[in-house]
Amino acid sequence: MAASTLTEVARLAGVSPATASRVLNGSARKPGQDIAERVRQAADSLGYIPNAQAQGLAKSSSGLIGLIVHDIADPYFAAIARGVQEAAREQRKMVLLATTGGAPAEEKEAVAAFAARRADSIVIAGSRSSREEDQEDNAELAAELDRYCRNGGRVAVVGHPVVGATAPEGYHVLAVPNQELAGALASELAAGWDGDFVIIAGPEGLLTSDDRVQGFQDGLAGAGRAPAGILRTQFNRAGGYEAGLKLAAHIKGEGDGTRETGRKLCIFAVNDVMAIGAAAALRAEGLRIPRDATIAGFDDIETLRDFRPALSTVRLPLEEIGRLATRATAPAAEGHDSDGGLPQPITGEVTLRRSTEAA
Amino acid sequence: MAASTLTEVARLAGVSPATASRVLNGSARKPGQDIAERVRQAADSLGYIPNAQAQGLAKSSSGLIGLIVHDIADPYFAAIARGVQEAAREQRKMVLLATTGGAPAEEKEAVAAFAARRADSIVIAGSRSSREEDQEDNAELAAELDRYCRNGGRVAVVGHPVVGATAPEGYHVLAVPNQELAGALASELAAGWDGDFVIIAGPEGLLTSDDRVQGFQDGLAGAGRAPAGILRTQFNRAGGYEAGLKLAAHIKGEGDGTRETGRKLCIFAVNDVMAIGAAAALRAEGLRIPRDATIAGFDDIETLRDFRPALSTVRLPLEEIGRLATRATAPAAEGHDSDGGLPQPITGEVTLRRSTEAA
DNA sequence: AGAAAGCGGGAATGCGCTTTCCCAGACAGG
DNA sequence: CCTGTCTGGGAAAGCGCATTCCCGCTTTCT
Repeated sequence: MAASTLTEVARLAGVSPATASRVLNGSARKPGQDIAERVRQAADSLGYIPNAQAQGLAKSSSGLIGLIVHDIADPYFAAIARGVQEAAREQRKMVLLATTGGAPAEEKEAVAAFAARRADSIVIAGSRSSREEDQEDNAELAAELDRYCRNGGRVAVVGHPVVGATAPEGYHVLAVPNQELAGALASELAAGWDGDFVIIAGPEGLLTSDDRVQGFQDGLAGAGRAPAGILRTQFNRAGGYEAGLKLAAHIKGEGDGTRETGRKLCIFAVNDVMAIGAAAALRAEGLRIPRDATIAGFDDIETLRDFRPALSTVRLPLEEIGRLATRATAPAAEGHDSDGGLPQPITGEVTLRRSTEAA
Repeated sequence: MAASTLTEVARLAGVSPATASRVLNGSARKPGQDIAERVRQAADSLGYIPNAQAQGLAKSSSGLIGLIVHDIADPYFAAIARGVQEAAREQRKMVLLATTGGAPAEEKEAVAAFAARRADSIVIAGSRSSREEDQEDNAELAAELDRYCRNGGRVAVVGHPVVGATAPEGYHVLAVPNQELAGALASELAAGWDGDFVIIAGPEGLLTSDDRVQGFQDGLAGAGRAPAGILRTQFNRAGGYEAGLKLAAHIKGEGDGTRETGRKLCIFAVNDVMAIGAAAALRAEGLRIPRDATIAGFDDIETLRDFRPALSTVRLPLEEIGRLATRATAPAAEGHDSDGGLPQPITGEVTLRRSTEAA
């Protein structure tokens, strides 16, 4: 037994499909009371559920919002996803999820898939890459996005614009002040620490990571401090752990034979998850935080707030970011300003906690 | 400029739409080499993207998998979602996300929305409720699911079957041995602790919580121990924290004037997030784990593994659960056994760590 | 060599719904 | 009383694609 159709409902109610459509699925023209009632009864006596595909085809709009993340299980993206979901609900739309692991090629495919489904808008939450080897894929991604926009789609990307995307109508970038905040973190840290700094960064070319590194170095420079050493690794817990191991060796003075004794370090991991990984490694090596090393992260992931020692970090309104990005793609939101179009201002907050309290 | 259509491609290639369709979107009949090539060239010179809505309408199948969770930012659901996402990719489908906060009424709406979009299958990850006030909504949910299945939809629910859902074709339940595992945890805990036990549970009627509570009590009984006291609260970190506060008072002997001195406790929180909340509360009250109280959770949430003291818990293969549930809805997976249909066996593992090492 | 079978391609129909366009009747004004 | 303007309902034309027929052609078997 197939689902019942509008036509069946119409027949049962003794009206034309046109009329049935008008009463059941909001139209400008409102049929008379009596008729409306008859149709409505027929509809739910049949358990009628409109076929969204057909509706979409006819109206050419689907009520879908595409969301692109690296990994939905990463708490950073999960938090953003929650915001997106909320905003989607406000707009009475559903969200289509795509996880890409951050590969521009996969992101391009996701955009194409969203376009195929005629998603009304697309939110790209993943961080951009400017690496040499991603150049080509990025260009294709940009082209795909352009095409999508030109066909009336709206897209919002959080963080950086997609490399090479020329911005036609409906292309929004939600800037996240990674650099400024990292700078602010650095200066606050510098105020309470006069030893060396070291940064655990993601792979070069990962824009989010690069920004935070750059901002941190700037902040250090502003405080009259020497630039921090940089350890590049994966942008996840495993990377943080690995880097932590190396740093532990360094701190314990095993790093190179030249030093007799290790040196304390203030570590800045470009995101919380990496910071936690690094902290775990240090602990595994018998070092204590903040006694032997202090450490700070970035994002203020909710699930990690109970971590001990409490992690210094930069609070980012992740959920809000998801919400704003999604709202930016809502047709109504266009009202602001067609030109200029000042982007919503995202702000974060340096949050110093126990992990960076020098003993 | 609207997206180009199959007809346009066909015209450019000088063939009929039928032929173009056959070469571009996998069909049984394969047109000749030369023609195929011409069509393909025309297609990407036009940047043709098939309209999935139209395809869906024509084939009546959408390539969509609906996923229902309580909250995508909850690491438990995020982990499952990752598994679902993976399996979806295997099946070359996309996942539609719906978050419901656990309310049966919302879940019903989500199912209806998925049905409207003609989702090929639905995975329900949220825990079921058997509360009095949800009775009615549950019935409606069940009705909605039934209808969906009868129209050829396939659904998988993890944990418990939806209350009152009669199982027609295509209704799968992925059983999670919450009770057994909680029992196993209890007996292992009982082996190393001879004091009192207390359970921090979710609201009554939350089946997942109830199962774990029941299992734990059974395990205790099996070990010849008195049943644990039960503290009901919200099924999240806040609830855990609140309960933790109460327990702290109890342990410190402030609970009631009758006791001179507090008593140590072995706490079982029905999920990791609650356990972390409780632990945070105890610490805030100046108590130490495992010195003043030991504590165990359930789920073995990945992000929480670096928590100190390391949390004893029961490892659940969350990602695998998502994967299996999704695969269970794949048409091919029906092959197993139409009758009986032995459900995939999910297994967990009691994982004792530092948080329950009695001093 | 003639007929039957096979094969590659096109015309046409329909999936379920929205939306324009049209039409009959109601009503008001001249 | 006739004409002009509304108003509410129906007929029909797509939306973009898959698919069933159907047709003319080349093969293969007797």
